[in-house]
Amino acid sequence: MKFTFIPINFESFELNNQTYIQVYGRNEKGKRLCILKQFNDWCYIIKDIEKAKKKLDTIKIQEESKNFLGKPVKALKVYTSSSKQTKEIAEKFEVYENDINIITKFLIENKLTPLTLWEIEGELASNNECSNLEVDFVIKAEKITQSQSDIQFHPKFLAYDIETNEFEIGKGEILMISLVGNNFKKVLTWKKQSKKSFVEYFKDEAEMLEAFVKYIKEYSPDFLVGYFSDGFDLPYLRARAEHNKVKLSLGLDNSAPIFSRGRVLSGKIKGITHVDLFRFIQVAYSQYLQSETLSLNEVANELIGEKKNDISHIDMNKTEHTQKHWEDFFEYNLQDSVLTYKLFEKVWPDILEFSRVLQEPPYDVSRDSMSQNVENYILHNLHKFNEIAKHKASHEEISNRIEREKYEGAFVFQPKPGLYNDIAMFDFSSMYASVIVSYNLSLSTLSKEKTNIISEINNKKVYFSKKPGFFPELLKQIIEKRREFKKEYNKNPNPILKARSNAFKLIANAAYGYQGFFGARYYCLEAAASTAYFARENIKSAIKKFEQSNFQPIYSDTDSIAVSLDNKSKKQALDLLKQINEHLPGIMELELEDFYKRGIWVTKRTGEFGAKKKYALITEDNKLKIRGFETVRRDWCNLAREVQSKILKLILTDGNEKKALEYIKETIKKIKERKIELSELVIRTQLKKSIDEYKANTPHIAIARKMIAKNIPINLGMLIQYYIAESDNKKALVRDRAKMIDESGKYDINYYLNNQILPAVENIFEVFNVDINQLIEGKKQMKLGEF
DNA sequence: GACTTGGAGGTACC
DNA sequence: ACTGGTACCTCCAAGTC
Repeated sequence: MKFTFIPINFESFELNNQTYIQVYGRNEKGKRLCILKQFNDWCYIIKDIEKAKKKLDTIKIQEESKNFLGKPVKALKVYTSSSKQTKEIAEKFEVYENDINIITKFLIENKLTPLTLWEIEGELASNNECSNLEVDFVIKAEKITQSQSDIQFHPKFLAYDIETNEFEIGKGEILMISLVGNNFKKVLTWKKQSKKSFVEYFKDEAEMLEAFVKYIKEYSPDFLVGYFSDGFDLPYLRARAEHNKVKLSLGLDNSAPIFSRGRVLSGKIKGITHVDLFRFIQVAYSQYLQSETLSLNEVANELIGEKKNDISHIDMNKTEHTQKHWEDFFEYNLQDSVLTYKLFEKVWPDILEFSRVLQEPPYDVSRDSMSQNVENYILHNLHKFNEIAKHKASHEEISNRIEREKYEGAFVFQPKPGLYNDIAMFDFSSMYASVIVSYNLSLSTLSKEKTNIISEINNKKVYFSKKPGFFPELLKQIIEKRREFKKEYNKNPNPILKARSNAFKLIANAAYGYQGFFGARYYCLEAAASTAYFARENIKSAIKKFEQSNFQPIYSDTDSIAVSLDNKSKKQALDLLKQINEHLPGIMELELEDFYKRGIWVTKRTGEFGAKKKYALITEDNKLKIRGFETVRRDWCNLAREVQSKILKLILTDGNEKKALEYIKETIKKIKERKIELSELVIRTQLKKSIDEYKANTPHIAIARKMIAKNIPINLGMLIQYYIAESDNKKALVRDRAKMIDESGKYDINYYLNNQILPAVENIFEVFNVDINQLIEGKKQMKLGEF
């Protein structure tokens, strides 16, 4: 019989020394299928293959002509019936590709891509063979092939969120659980009855947990989606289920979630893809988000324009709540799932396309790091080059790589402080990726012989062969595909094409970091260092060309160049750009980023030189682009950030400092008169490691300690909030004056003037030879008075 | 005791 | 441990005069 379906979820298991792959998915009619396929694992041997041939006892061995790191090798492909058998062979021989995930291998071997249509030949399993699986059909597959046709796929997904009375897993109880799907909204609780139709009341926590399982089974989602659910919701549910002796049988075989330990926990449910949206957003989105934290509230606000409900009026520590409080709490809990649901809808095209482009299951794609994504892309495409995959690095190799010296990175131009008019900004498109491709930089092309691709690392020459290596070739294809899909998207804008082009772009951008990453299979320090080297050479030579044509360079960082147009036309600049491009090597390309009406560069706070990585620009239609300034730094108080951004805007709009000066005078007055709201003065600093690992005793550590003393939960990665208050002790350090935001106190006028406002604006006014210090009757004068 | 210096720490740029 | 290097800036503590 023949079947077609969309594969979503993958499992492997071993039975009687045979590996089986289980693929869960849906057919066009929405029926849920489980495909069962026997799978023979494999590994390669390339050393002493004749000897190995004699000693090996396995199901199938074949001799193959392969490549390893670009060089031809005779290899034995050794098929085994199970991963266990592969492991036994790996103990006796030096083998390759035994360290690739079994599901990845299954997909590679059969040239299959998740979340695309598959064609299956096989038989329906009888009832007693699959009575424990909650799917419509189980199919024992003989043959699986990738279908040539494409169908629209809309998965069923369900968002969930829990509320507890203790943050620490296992300590408290789950008060309520919300579930949101398509036309489906529920809050389950055992705490309080409610008149709200979506709230369902149970007599205790155990019954609520049972109902949670029941509702998920009834809804039958392909994806169960949470936000921070790998680290919180799912483990908490497991802990409470255990405590209440309830079986959390969420899996389609009624198994409980399984947690795998990596850097962080990952929660896996058999047959259903559990997605922790936080993790995907962290990897694929955070770089492009404005949000200062990746909290559900901020991310949802930025991506879908909706916020969490505000329940700050409820005192969580109070044991008795009014009915109104509970009702608000239910709404709040529901809203979190609503946001998660909508966020998944928004992000789904990206997960889908990541999965298709990387050819990895959505469960993995939603959790893998960018370096893992690059590596998966390589592994799935190595067959195009007939390559055997290199080993993962051993612990020893990794520690050696970590200890190695750093190499020289990007070139940053030393700007001359000042206000500039009429600026053209150029940048190299995907610079590092295009350097890798154009100069053929990779592990397999690193050459011991002298060639004419020569870079320099610490005064030592390094050579790369001219014969295209698989890594640069793959990257070239990635860049080409990116361009192709971007073009297609511009012709026919839709979220899928956008996501596809974006997926290729992200992989291309991570390729350079991958070769310099100590955990990479294809780690190559020389390639990474040479990429930076050739990038420096090219940007410096481009800067020189602008200079020679009388375009004064203002600034440059890594892959961008800002020049002053002076009296020259935009056309002249674009003509020069064209000329520069004609002489660039390979696929390298310099593009116009934009023209700007004005821009400002300032000095460093110490020294008279221009500060790098700090500038502000304004476009012809008055849009600001602010880089590096305190305005964009979350560890400065809002007041300083807002004042600075306002001042930059006034100066860049008008071209002079007059209005800005008025504005700063007003602000200083307000601070002195204590007219500033405390919320504007709060400083937020992240706790980057556990509290006792800190050597330095900084304000945010002092506050974190204070919080611990007051039993306020602290966790890694959280933002510690505080303000600086006045103190009687004139010599008190900043950390001694730091107070939690709900601690009573008067804000320290001098601190906010001298340590927040002044540093944020001083250098900007310095460009106009205005000394802002004179406006502030600062510490110095006060101290003179004391003597 | 005032001032300088360097490390720790955090966050941004690309 | 889960891409890379470059850069700015604050706060604190130790050292210098």
